[in-house]
Amino acid sequence: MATDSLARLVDTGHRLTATRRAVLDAITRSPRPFTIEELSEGLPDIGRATVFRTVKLLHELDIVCRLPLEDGGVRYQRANSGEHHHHLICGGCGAVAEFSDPALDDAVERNAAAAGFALDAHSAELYGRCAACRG
Amino acid sequence: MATDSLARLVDTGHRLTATRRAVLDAITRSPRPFTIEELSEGLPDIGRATVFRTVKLLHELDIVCRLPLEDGGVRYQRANSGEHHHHLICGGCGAVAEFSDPALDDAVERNAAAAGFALDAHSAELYGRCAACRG
DNA sequence: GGGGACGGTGATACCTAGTGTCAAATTCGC
DNA sequence: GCGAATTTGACACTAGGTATCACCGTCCCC
Repeated sequence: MATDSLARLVDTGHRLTATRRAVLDAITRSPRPFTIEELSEGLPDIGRATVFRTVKLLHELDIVCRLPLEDGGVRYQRANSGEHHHHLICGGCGAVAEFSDPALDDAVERNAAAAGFALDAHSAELYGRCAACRG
Repeated sequence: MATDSLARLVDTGHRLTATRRAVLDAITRSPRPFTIEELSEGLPDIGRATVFRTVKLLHELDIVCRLPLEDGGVRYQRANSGEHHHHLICGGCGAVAEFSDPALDDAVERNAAAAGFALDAHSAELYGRCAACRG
């Protein structure tokens, strides 16, 4: 899986550096969604700007996904699938579940068409409490 | 409509000040979604922090809505309806259309239930080109 | 295996969006 | 008009992210 991501880097014309491996490793090891600051703390030998750049690059390659939180903050997470998906974000423990649903995407496309919009992209985030946090 | 918003302010226990009227006026006059910086430029006698505070308050009262843009930026817009809705955001001219769709909300709720989540809120933003910009 | 071109890196300064503090000003109920 | 409570403005500060630029490492070609 990490190998896969490294291949995707190279395939898209980027270089495979020790720094990028280290960042990707740290991301892969992270048990939960992380902020750049947290990631950067775990990689003291790598410059903050480089961590930002690397995460941005991995985001463009759909290797990590960006999670806009309810309070306006942002966290990142390794994408489980490289596919289009949406997020369920738990406000209790911060856990994130991915899901995809053709019915939801259909509704999105229908509304765009009804308004005369040519759709480029869309995002949908669901905020709540996961089963474990509901107690 | 502005009267309505002023009433909503008072009803929720806030004071009706000249500053708040001025900010709400400027928002109502804005023909398109605005940033706080733009709004603040148009209100040189009002402190930047106050503009932030006021917009935040109006957002909490559902008088303005927050538009997360595709590039990570944020703009604000006067809410046309006080109801739950989603946005279609044009990447060409920046125009924003509101829509609501029970089918979309159903899909959201179904997915939350399937994952065992108790849903608090959700957001959905659609990015594309409006009819006028497709030319 | 030894250059060299070029992409990647780190340090640093900077930027945008937004918040905390606190004294002074304003509002509103009486 | 008076006083309590809220709001305001100035300012300093924070978080998240980007621009710059000299230096370094990778990869390709010989």
